Amino acid sequence: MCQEETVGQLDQAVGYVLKRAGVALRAAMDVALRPLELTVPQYACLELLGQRPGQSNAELARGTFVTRQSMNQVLRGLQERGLVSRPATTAHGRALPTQLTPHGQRVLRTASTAVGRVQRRMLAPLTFDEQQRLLHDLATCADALTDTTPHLACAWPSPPPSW
Amino acid sequence: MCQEETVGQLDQAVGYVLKRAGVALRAAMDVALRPLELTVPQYACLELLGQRPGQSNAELARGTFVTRQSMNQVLRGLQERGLVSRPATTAHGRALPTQLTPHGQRVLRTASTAVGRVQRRMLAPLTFDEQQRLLHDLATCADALTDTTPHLACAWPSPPPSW
DNA sequence: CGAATGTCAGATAAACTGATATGT
DNA sequence: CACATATCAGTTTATCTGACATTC
Repeated sequence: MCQEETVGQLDQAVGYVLKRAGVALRAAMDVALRPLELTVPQYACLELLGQRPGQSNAELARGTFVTRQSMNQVLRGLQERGLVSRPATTAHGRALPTQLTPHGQRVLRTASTAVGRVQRRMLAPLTFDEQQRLLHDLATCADALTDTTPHLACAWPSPPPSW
Repeated sequence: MCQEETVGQLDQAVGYVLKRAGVALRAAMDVALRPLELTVPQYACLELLGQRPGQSNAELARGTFVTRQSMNQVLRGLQERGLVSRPATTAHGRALPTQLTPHGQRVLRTASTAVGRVQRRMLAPLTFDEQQRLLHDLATCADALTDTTPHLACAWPSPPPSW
């Protein structure tokens, strides 16, 4: 009723439900990735590289909604473990294109399977159509907020092309 | 096709979309709450207390999906600023029922309005029915994961009664 | 120059685990 | 005793901001 004034009942609040779902997914992913000694941000980076090889640190940062500095740390960790490689220098520009190493590709495949299981478990109660609708509507909401929050609108200048 | 093996395209991954929506909402809430000098966890605690006054630290922790220790810090901050109050002792048991102070109630009203604006902005592209469906399906997914992740199933023994 | 990038350094926020004490 | 609670202390993780050099 007085939706104009407050957020209403908690279980009707987007924030509450989003937080709940996020925490549950994050925890389940932690469990699934622990055997591989991968953190969720590390996995996200590998996944991104698997789908779009050769991305620079800055591009990866935008793709996972964190700062360059944060992604830099993630990359350093992955590089030390030999999961990704980057040229020390480049002929043109400053961007250093990152690649999965063969070992990185193997780890990614395992991780991706494990995470896939988690995601399917999460979506299991919904029909395929309901799943599609959920993902679509969620993306729409994210867009709506991003477009109407000034400081966010310019935070990710060029949203990753094909997404 | 090989959905049995990987998570598929990123923009079709629950995790990706959830992260994206979560980051966008969190950032927008930060902006909305900054004038009130409230963090998101602090706001969440106030909101919970507004709807279910007298909850103990442990209950609030369960209600916001964090540990007692984390909630304890939040409560200490809110208490120092005079937004909530708790008896120093109790006649029976250890649980200290927390209450919003009059000032806390005023701050919560303002915060709730600001956050409500953010949430409505986020949901604006969807019809009312679509919003309801989104919230419902999201909750269903969270339940599915929580039920099937052993360590999570027991993390929140008694899910907050009415939710 | 301005803009994007990479990276170093330090700071912070928000969560965690572990341990201890109290109360039923 | 088992169990839930409160709370102290230390730690970790994932962020962030600031600064500076490099390259177009």
